[in-house]
Amino acid sequence: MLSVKTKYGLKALIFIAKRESNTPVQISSIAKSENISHKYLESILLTLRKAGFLSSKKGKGGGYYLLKDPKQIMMVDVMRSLEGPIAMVPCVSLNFYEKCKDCIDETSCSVHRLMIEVRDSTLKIFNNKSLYDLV
Amino acid sequence: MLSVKTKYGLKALIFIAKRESNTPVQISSIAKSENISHKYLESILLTLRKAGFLSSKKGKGGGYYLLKDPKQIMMVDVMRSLEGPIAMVPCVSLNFYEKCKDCIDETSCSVHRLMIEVRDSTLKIFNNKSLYDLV
DNA sequence: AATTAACCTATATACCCGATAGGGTATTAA
DNA sequence: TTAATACCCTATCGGGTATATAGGTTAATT
Repeated sequence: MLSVKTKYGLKALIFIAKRESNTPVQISSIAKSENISHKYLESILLTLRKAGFLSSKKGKGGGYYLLKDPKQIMMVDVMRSLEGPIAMVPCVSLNFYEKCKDCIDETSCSVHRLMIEVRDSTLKIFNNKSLYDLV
Repeated sequence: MLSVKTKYGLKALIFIAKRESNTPVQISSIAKSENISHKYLESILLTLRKAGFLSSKKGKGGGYYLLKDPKQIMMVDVMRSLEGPIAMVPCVSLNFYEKCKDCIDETSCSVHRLMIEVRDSTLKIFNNKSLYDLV
């Protein structure tokens, strides 16, 4: 299941990308338009800024703006910073790998193999989908 | 993320299906071999029985056994009974649909469209994968 | 009748997510 | 220089959910 955090983050990115010019957008403006708690959105945008998708400007007339071209912002990267692993189990995650406690041999685990298949098919989508494609 | 419950359930099904004959397998036998808490596994197998994948036999020599041919047990059904929705968001779920609170128009929601794509690619795998394929 | 093993209900425990509080700091406009 | 604006950061809370356990009940076998 997609966390609310990720959903909000995606909506915020889309909202920012949809604007004609890349002028700063205030948090409150996004929060209002997308029905998101202001404070919670604040922390999400912070994550996106630290991940390098957004930058911000303080003071009057400040806000958040895209740091890269929407065509360069790939879903796979956004998902990983907001949601974490793409994979359904840590033992098949490329970026967040973790060994199963209960599993002795990964290569002989049927669940493992099945989840690799699912991971790859999902990756295929996220790898080829940019923010531009969503807007 | 796949819940531990689903993972255990899948492992149990695979364990049962791997046997030559379809004689009853005791919970403790599965629990021991797969490193799963006996009591927790008990409740999972109960779910699988109620879902129609397994049947059980009480008393000495009792246990759980497959009710259908492994080729007839599709992953999509197993996943839905153990994990619930296949989709990443309720608003694109076929069997567990729920409207978004924050979303006014589904058809114009970019997240919605993206998640439909992911759902379909995952469904494609689970629809065509049987327990037999895993074993 | 005794034993075995599934069945059922209830409860404990731990963890995580979404949300909020409350202040700090940088920038801008006047 | 001052006030207003808006981002920045840490801490914490409340509620829900997932995992796990406990203890007794029922049914089948020997």
